[in-house]
Amino acid sequence: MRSKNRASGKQERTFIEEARRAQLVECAIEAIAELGLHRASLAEIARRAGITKQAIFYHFATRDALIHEVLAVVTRQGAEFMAERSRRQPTPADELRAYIEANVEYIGSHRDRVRALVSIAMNFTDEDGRSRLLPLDASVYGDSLAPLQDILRRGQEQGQFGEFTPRTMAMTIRAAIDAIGPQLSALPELDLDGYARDLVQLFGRATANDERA
Amino acid sequence: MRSKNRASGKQERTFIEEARRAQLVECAIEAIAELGLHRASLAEIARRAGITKQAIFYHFATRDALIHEVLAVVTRQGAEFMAERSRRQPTPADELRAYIEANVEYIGSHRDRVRALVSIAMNFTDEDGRSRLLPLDASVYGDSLAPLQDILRRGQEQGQFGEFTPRTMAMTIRAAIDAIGPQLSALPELDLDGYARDLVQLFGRATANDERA
DNA sequence: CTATTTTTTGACCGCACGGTAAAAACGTAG
DNA sequence: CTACGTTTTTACCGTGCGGTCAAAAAATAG
Repeated sequence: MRSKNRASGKQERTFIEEARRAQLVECAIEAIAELGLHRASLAEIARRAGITKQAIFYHFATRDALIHEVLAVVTRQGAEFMAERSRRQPTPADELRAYIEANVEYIGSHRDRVRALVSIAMNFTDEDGRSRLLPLDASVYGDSLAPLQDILRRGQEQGQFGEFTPRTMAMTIRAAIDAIGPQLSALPELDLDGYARDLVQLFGRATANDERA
Repeated sequence: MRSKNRASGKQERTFIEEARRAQLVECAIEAIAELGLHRASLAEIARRAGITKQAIFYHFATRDALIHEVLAVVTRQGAEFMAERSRRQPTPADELRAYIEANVEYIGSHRDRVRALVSIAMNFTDEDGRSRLLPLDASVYGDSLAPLQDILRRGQEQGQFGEFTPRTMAMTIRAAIDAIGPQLSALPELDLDGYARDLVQLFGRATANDERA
C-alpha cells in the first residue's frame, strides 16, 4: 500500500517506481534545458517519457515536487563530481586553479543539467516574484561561495594572495564561471579548455600578491 | 483613422496614445521586474495601469509587440545613460575604470529596468527553446562586448595592458557587472560603491602589464 | 485460475492566458 | 446639440495548463 509508505515515512519504493521516477527526472531535465522551465509542461515531460501526463501524478504529488526532485538530483550529482575532482592541493593558489578547472569541466560535460539548473533557479518563483528556492539561493550565494571565499582568505593569511575583498573576488570568479553556460548556448564551438586556461591566468594575476620579493 | 497611420507608416500618434503607450511600457517593466516575464500577463499589466486587459490591444497589436517595445525603451535609455557618462578618457586603463563605474552606477540606479531586461533576455523564447532576441543576443554577446574588447585591445597595443585573451577578459568583466543584478535582489543592502571599487582594482590588476619598468 | 495490489489511462474540471468583435463612452469640431 | 473619430469596455473564444477521479490494465501472490 502506498499510504502505508507515506504514513511510515519509509521509502519502500518498487523497482518500477524507482526507475520511472529516475526516468521522469531525466526527461524533465532535458525538457527544461531545451524549452525552459515554463515550457516544460507535464504533458511535454510525459511525452518524452512515452507516458501520459496523468501517470506523473502517481509518482510525484505535484509538478513542484518533480522540479524539486530535479534540483536535488542535479545538485547532488554536481557535488559528487566536484568532490571527486577536488583532490587536496598544496597551496591556496593551486586550490583556486583546481576549483576553476573542475567547474569549467563540469559545465562543459553536463550542459543540459547546467541549463536546466539555471532555468529553474531563475524561474521557479512564487505567485509573487519571490524565489521558491531559499535553499538554492543560499547555496548559490552562500554554500557555493563559501568554499571559494575560504580558499581566498587562506591565501591572504598565508601571504600568497594580495589585498582584495574576498567576497567580491569570489562573486567575480563564480560569475565568470556561470557565464559559460549562456555562452555555450550562443556559440557551441567555444573552446572550453582555452577558456579555463584564460580564467586561471586572469584570476591568478588578480589574486597575486604584488609585494612579493 | 488608425489604418491610415499604419498604411502610411507615419507615426501620427495622438497625445493620449503616446502617453498610454509609455504608461503601459512602464507598468510592464514594473510587472516583469517584480514577477518575472511569464507572470507579467496582460491582465496584470492592465491592472497596474488601471485599465482593462483588452485596451492594451488597441495600443499594441500583440503581447510580443509590447515586450519588444519594453526592450527598445530600456536599451535606448541605457545607451543614453552610458553615452552621457562615458566622457573621453586619456588612457585605456581609465576607459576601463570609467566603463565599470558607469555600468555599476546604472545598474544601481535602474534596478527594475535591469531586472526586467534580464528576465526578458532569459525567457523571451520561441515555441522551441530558441531566443526570440537575436538582436539582443547580438547586443549582449556582440555590441555590448565589442566596445570593451576594443578598450582592451588598444590597451595591449599601447603596452599599458599585459597579455591576455581580450574576449575572455571582456566576458569576465561583463559577467562580474551583470552578476550585480541578482545579488541586489538577494541582498538589497549591497554596497555598490565599494563593489565598483573592488572591481576596478580587480580588473586593474588582471589587465596590468607585469613587465612594466 | 483467481484475488489482490501496483501502475497507467481516459474523461473531466476550473482556471488563466492571449486574442477578437462589437458596442459603448469619451472628446472635440462644426 | 450634433456628428464623428478616438479610446475603452463588455462579452466572448479557443487553448493549454496543473490537477482529480474512477476505471482499466499489468503485475504479483495464493
